[in-house]
Amino acid sequence: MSTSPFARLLKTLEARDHISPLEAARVEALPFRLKSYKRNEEIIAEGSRPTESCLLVEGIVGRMNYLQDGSRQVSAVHIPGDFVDLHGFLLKVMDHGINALTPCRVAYVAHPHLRDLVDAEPHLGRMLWLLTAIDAAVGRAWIACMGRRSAARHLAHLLCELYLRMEVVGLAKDGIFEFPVSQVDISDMLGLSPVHTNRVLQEMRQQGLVAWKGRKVEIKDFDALAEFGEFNPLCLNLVQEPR
Amino acid sequence: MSTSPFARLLKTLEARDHISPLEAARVEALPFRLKSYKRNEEIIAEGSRPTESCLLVEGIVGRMNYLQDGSRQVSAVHIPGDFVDLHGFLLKVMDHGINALTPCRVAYVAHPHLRDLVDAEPHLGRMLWLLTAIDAAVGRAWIACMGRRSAARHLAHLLCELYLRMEVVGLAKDGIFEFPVSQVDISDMLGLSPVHTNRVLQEMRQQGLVAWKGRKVEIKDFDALAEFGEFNPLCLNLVQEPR
DNA sequence: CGCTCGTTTGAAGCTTATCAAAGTCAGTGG
DNA sequence: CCACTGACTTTGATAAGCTTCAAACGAGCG
Repeated sequence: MSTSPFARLLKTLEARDHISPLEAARVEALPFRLKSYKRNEEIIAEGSRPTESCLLVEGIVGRMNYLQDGSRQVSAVHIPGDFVDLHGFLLKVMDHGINALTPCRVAYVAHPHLRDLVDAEPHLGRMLWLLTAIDAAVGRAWIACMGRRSAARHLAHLLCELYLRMEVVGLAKDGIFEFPVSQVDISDMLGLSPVHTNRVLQEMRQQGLVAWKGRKVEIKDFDALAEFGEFNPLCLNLVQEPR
Repeated sequence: MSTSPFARLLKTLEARDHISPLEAARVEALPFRLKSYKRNEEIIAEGSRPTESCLLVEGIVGRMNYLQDGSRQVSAVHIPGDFVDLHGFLLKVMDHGINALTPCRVAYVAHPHLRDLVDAEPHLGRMLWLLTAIDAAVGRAWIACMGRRSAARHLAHLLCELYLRMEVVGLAKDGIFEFPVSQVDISDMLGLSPVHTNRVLQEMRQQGLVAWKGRKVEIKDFDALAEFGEFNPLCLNLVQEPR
């Protein structure tokens, strides 16, 4: 079992295209520094200009959009293996924050090293570009959920998405994955009030669509949940193809 | 006045970083084929595997997510100069459709030519990557609007975003731009019912935040509208920086 | 044991959806 | 030139989904 901070990133890449041993070695050779965060700690601040991109090694993080009335919206969720702030070296200034939703471990890679990597290995460059494109595709699926689906279907969709992503990096199996975030955090992902989120969740538990007790989410019948949430796995691009 | 289909794309790029004459020439030299579409015509179908990426030359297009109940959600709006389906050569299969919201002209560029371009000109490659990253950033802003803002603020935000983007490519000036889409289309962008969209629009007209009659949107006081919609121009990355 | 954080419950109110129909306007054919 | 057509906007009435406020409950922890 590899303990490299890049192990899960490589799994994420390999789920979309073959990665040669040389390419994998190039990734593994990236210099990095590790850092840990407590739950609810800010990892990258809105308005900052990062000089490193952060790769999530352990834990769950969210992209946080803060509003003037004090409320907030999570605009993306990231899991281990996600290059959370990969595009930071293109976008320069953060228009949102990155927060630890659970205790986290993060590997920082300086932008110049990323730049060198994509220059030296064009295929890896395209694969990293692909990762940002997939993030965007997931975002569009979220928009469809927020605009046109009921709260329950939206939640179902989110759980299906997370399950498949977790499975790719070895963090989900047999319909079960750890997702130790509070219902308040969920409500900020769905754009709902905590009270309504709680009620929707109870209803889905009653209907047997999910069992969610404490840290663990259990999906008894993935197909049923996907059907209910109209989840289309296409947006995750989980097919090995030459890219 | 250039009539090249790439003229507005170059403006879009130059708003974010300096583009050398050589780079511009490389873009202008891309082989393409032009095609026109009528309003509401489908440009790229959900589930298809495009072998070309489409650059919007004229008109307005939307990314369409269709739901099982027959409703639909627009997950992104594109204006002339946008490389609508740039990431198509990475994502392979469309998980959503692209529709003409007004009569359109589109330039198709075959993926191999794009591939050659980004291989030969790494800086241009990064700039195209940047464009897809900006699309994603705009998508995240939409998510924040849908989740946590009122319908009126959401609409204000959308109009501010469109105004600035149009301005960059020379299609907006003095607070005015053409946006000849129906209120039904707007409601599919905002995730609202047409009836509610109409009422919100009337209210905003009454308050003097926008004058929208027929094809033309007029923003009398951009700062006031941006303040009301909590619009943060940061997500558009409209700053020339080395990328 | 009491404290703190998170979940759950209840009740009232507001935003937005839905259904149905009328009004408006540009374009078309008689 | 006028009536007709079809697409879009506007209005009204009612209902549903979700929010808000407030408080109780429960589990883990010092």
